[in-house]
Amino acid sequence: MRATALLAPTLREAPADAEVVSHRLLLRAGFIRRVAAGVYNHLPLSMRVLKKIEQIVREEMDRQGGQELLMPIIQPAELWRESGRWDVYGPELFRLKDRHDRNFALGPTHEEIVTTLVRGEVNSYKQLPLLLYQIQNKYRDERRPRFGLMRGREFIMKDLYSFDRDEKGLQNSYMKMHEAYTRIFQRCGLHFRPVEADSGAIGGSETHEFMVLAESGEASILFCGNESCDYAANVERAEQIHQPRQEKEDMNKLMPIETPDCRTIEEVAQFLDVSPQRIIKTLIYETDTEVVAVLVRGDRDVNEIKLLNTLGCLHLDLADETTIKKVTGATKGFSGPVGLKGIKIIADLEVSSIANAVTGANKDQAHFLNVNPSRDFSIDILTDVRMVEAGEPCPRCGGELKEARGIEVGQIFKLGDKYSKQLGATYLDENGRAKPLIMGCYGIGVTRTMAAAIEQYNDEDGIVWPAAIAPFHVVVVPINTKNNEQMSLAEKIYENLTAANIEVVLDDRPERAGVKFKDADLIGYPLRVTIGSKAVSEQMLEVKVRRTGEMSMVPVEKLVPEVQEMLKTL
RNA sequence: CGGGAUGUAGCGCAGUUUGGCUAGCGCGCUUGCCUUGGGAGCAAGAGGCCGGGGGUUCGAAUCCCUCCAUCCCGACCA
Repeated sequence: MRATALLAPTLREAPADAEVVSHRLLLRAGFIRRVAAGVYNHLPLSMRVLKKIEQIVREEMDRQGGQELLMPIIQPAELWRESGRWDVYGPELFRLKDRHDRNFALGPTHEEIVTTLVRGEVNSYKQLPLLLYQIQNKYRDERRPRFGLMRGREFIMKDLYSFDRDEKGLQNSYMKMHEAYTRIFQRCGLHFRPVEADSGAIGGSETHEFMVLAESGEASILFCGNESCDYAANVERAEQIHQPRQEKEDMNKLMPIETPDCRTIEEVAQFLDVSPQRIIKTLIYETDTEVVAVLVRGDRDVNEIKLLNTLGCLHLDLADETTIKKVTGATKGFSGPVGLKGIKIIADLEVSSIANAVTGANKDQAHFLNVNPSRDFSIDILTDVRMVEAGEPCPRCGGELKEARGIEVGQIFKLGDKYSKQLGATYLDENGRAKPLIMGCYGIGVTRTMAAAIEQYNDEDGIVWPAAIAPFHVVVVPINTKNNEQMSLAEKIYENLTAANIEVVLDDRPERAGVKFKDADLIGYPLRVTIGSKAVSEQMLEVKVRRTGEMSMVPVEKLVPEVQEMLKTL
């Protein structure tokens, strides 16, 4: 490819509305252009990277026995009604009507379509297991698209669905995908980590997310610092180990106390001179169906995902002032479990072992001292509902948990029979009995993986692509395009590299060297071959490694093997 | 969806407070000369419904109303 023919419009300055580094660099380096919020044009450089990622994904899916197909983006509402998700999915589902006023959705995922397909075509256990996948545009009307490709409304995703006869088969398919994902992200040259995750609204038992580690990641993950332990989990999911208190403390007499204007844990702790660990924080939550009180230790935060799962509801919100007043009788900041009537009390495990605690008194400007669980109030549900923090013990081995940030680029789910039952997708076993197919689903965000790679690999000059997913391997830069000797040498090298199946850009633009160097760094070609006057006179080429800045001099005739060698390490 | 902000040339911005004459600057773009190892220099150009609509006014990029778009924080997120 010649740079004069390549549509790669680089920008010296990034558009002001680009915030995260991958977004800025994708715009500046001429990979993408915005069309609408969360919707982008992918220019040739971007397209090449996406194709490379897709190809790696494809090869690894095929290796595990996956079969590629293509399912529609436009899906009839009937299918979504049948699965029940037309109503449940909410405003995130892009909806449209055709000229006959029939409802359709733009697919955010394809469980309905694929399950229906298999329902019609698969009847026997002899046809199982079946692994079907596609690489397709997906649509989610995000409330707040942001961060460029990281959270778009239109994006490319690989989704595979597994169909097995039983849990054992599903486990097998799940392990296959776990392995495939590990290989995929390794081959992409990314630092990543599979973590235990919450299965969310999609349901199902077991699920892992594959996180590319990057400071800018939206997800917070905890992992065991112990070398031999591979526990890692999304904070949403990370379990606590509850260690009940060793020493017994005598229970003192319950005592009300005036606490003027002490509404936050901090204010109460300071005013009463007690540590936040001795305070029981009481939060009033509202679900679709009820109002509940949630108790955690003063220095802890409620994990709303765990709470959601505990309550088995779909939505959850902190109650507003009016509701708080109604259920507790006091304003916000003075809620407590003592004497609280009519609503369910859910307490975190730790709460049960706080003795002589401080809580709100359900009366304005007042708290209680010496509150003791079970003596002074009863707990309806005692379970793990709090956020686990770095520094706490690992639930597997007791080692110390460490924290990192990650970008979720893939997730694998065990779905079980959730969709097959709902949609009536069954097979006949050896005894001629109809059984629901046992399903799993497995996604990889292709566009997001590209953005994540940039988040992980960039410097002040631009993108630093891992060679496996770089849009091109090498850029050949003649310093002076008017110098015929330099140009013909550059042409020759361009041809030699191309003939060896190396992807090359010849920067034949009549620009000054500085401009071409800046663009080369910005676009992130793993290798740069510079051709100046010395290259011509001495037949020695300067090869620069983008990642390290390292330069080496290579004789013209050895360039191809040398480049091939270097690419293997990048 | 709640809070905040911004919309002026392809990109980055000034001008808006205090209405005024031909709407500016840098980068980029076009042509020519010159230059050629880290975003050179000189010269000449092209490029604007000042986000849309409505209003106030002799006069609106500037004031008022309204709609739209975009970004940030939060909530949300198979």
